[in-house]
Amino acid sequence: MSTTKGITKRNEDYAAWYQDLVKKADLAENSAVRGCMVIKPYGYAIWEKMRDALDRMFKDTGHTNAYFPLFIPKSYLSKEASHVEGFAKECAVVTHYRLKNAPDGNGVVVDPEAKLEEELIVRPTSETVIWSTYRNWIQSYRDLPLLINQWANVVRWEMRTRLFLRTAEFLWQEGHTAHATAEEAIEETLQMLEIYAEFAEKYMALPVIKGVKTPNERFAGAVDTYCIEALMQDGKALQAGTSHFLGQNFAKAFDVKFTGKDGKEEYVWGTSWGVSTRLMGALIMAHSDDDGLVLPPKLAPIQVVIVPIFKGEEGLQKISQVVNSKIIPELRQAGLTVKYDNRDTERPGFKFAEWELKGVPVRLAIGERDLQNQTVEIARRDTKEKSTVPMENIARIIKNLLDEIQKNIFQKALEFRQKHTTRVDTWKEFEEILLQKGGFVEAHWDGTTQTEEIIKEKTKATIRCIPLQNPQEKGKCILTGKPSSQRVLFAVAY
RNA sequence: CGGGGUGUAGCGUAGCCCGGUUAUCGCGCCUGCUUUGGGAGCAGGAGGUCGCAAGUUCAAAUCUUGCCGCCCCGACCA
Repeated sequence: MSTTKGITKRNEDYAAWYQDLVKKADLAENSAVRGCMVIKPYGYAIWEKMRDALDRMFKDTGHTNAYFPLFIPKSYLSKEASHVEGFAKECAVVTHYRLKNAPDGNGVVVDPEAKLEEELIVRPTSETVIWSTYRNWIQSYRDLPLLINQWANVVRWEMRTRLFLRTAEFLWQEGHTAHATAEEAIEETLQMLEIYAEFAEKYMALPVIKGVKTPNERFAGAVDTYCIEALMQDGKALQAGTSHFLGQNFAKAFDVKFTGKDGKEEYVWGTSWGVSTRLMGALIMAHSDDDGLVLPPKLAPIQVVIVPIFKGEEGLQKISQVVNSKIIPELRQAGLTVKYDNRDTERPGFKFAEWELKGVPVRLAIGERDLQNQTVEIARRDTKEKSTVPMENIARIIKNLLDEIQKNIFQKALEFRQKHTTRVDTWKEFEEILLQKGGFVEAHWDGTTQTEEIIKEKTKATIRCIPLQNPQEKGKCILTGKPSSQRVLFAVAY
């Protein structure tokens, strides 16, 4: 298998390419516990940028953060019937609270004396603990709406895991809101979907399709599940975020009622919404290439790296003088994150390759020649183009370039998605497109779960969503030929 | 959990079929010198329970059995 920089080529083995990238770019690695990962500083820095941007958007729409416990009494989970069914199979369970020295002197064993009266589950999501708490917080319409978010880790004991895309433990954000009316809760659900879409497109440069899930793909316990769906470079779809209208399901399960203005008691209406470290996977797979990561400037921990080209210690000092006194202050002043790679242990070519691997959007190289001409060499990661520009106004030039890169990678991803979205009207075409081209397939569906299941069995493709504002159009289901009123979006998904 | 693949130094590997000195090579690492506008060169050096366990044998990286990890495909899922 051929590689550049030790990375498998994308078109030879996409899965291997992805893994190589995660490891070589220092984003994450596998841990001693199967299915769990260590998020390394560089990977975590990207996540922090995502988190900060999202957190700001949540706060701007009136949400506040809180923290609910990791452990959930086992009995809570079973209060909402479809919720248990959805999560029971992948829960980690705490049964004991103490260890003791092994009788044979070899290490420690679980102390059978220390069995928990009620077993605890490690949260796979927090609806149950949160709604059991909301019960005490909500009495009157004056207590509503309750708009809370939490940043937390959750555990879902998955059989097959992949770094970032699916891990047993992952980091995420889960919003849980309570409202007096269904309309308001639905509005909240859609608002958060909108925020996710905006975040994906503006920050991640990732075009997404907003839609609603079919009953089959709905969150366990929700009335409606909305989602944003993105397309990866291998033609597979990835659910990048979900927002659920919970109706009164959890309010009823946990007996959360409020008294309205009219003095009548009613169950509250709920929503929940989340995005996870899976977004890291989406980010990587959407933009990167055979040379490594390509990061959108708005999420890059380092936006500009400066590489000095020098001979001898004196040469480095001469360049550093200019870089430290003029270039870096100017760039920082402009609000840019800058890294000056003045290591004298690596050569320039090595540094170029390394920072490309890490996806830094813009690289400046400055050598003796530039000092004389008052110029810098500027290289962009997305297109690999290089040019020499005057040192004067460098901050403005880079700022503009970063904006352009942000737009360009979005545009590229959008064009890719457009090219890989196909309308089909026959079963034969449907199968062929999925097999040969991949991507999203717009096709008619008769609206039944049964048909959806058969299609999945035959092609591995699932209905990713029914797009919002989907044009209504009479047609026939590609599988059964039954009448259909609209096309839905199919794809093989992560 | 089912099918397939794989496990030898931090990483990638040769050796295994056909058992036999001190386990091969490359990258990386350390020291020194020379280098520095696209992954440097030379010289020297360090680094190994051959995934784990049991068995066969005078002798096991190599053969047998069991177990474990990882990767891919399936069922499940964000």
